[in-house]
Amino acid sequence: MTSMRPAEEFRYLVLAAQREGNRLLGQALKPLGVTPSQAEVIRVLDERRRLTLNGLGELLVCESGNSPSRLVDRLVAAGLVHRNVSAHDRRHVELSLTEEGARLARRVTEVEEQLYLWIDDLAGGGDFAQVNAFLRSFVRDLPAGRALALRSEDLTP
Amino acid sequence: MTSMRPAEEFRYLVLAAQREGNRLLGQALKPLGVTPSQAEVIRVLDERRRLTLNGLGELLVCESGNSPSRLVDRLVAAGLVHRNVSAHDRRHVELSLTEEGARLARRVTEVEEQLYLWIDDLAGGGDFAQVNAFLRSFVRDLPAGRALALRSEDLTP
DNA sequence: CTCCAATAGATGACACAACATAGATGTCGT
DNA sequence: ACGACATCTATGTTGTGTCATCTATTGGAG
Repeated sequence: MTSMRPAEEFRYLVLAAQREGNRLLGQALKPLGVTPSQAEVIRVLDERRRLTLNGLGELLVCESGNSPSRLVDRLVAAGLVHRNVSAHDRRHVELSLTEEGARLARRVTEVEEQLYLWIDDLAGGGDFAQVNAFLRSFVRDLPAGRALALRSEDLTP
Repeated sequence: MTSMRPAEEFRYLVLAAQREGNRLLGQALKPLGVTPSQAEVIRVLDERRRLTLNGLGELLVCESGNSPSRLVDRLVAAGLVHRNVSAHDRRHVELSLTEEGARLARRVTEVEEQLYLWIDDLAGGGDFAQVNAFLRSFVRDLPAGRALALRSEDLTP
């Protein structure tokens, strides 16, 4: 017998799904030595070859509001990302993957593929279209939603 | 033009919705001086009058896997929660709200009510039933999902 | 009764996540 | 050229969130 109103259950279901999904992804990524947030940076940098710190921040769903400088710090320290001050505008920092970072990006992609297969499996025949549309309406006008919208756009317009 | 597969978009939508929802709730709770996680503890303790630390942990969607001792620490320090070692089993810690904690619980409920009205509004006429069922299938067998299931149960069986 | 595995909780370590602020650098109006 | 202003990044602070480990305590097998 449930005593929760739908909106409340929805709120906690989103929280629970995010927590558990992140936990599982974190464990799957552990052998690669990166966290889920770090993996997101690596994947974004693998798609767009070069980005400023700010440009990266606009594409990250994690750290949507903040500048991801400390997140990138650890990737630079791990030898996965190059960080160079821009020659044109010395306020900008240009980021790109190192060789090792690019190699790791491929392994991250494989781990993500397993995650997506698991999600597809749990979804059964269920329809993502309606659920995704519902969720999209919540984040459309918020930073993380805009980041996701930018990510979804085709890279070769 | 979207180039993301549905499972991937779903993953990021859940992340984005959780982040932004938590951010908004955090801002709404700021005048009360508590964080979203702390508010969840206060609400749970307000419903079940007494709980051990472990019993509380089983009901929290945040901190689903861990013992919430440090989370409770701050509430004790803030004078919102009583913490007593159980007489029967000195391994157990019994928790309950202080007067001030109970007073705050009512204000937290009001803030949550605003959040749920906002969620209902964004949902439009949309149907929570299908979305919640979809999300429930993801967390059913995981700690956070079980916590939520316990929370949803009627308190007077 | 005694040892031993199980349980409850505390704590250390590390990495976010959100907010605030500071400092360096570029831009633009005048 | 100069100064107000905006932009980009770095950093300080607080509070999670996760994993691992440690201690105290209890209940049960023998």
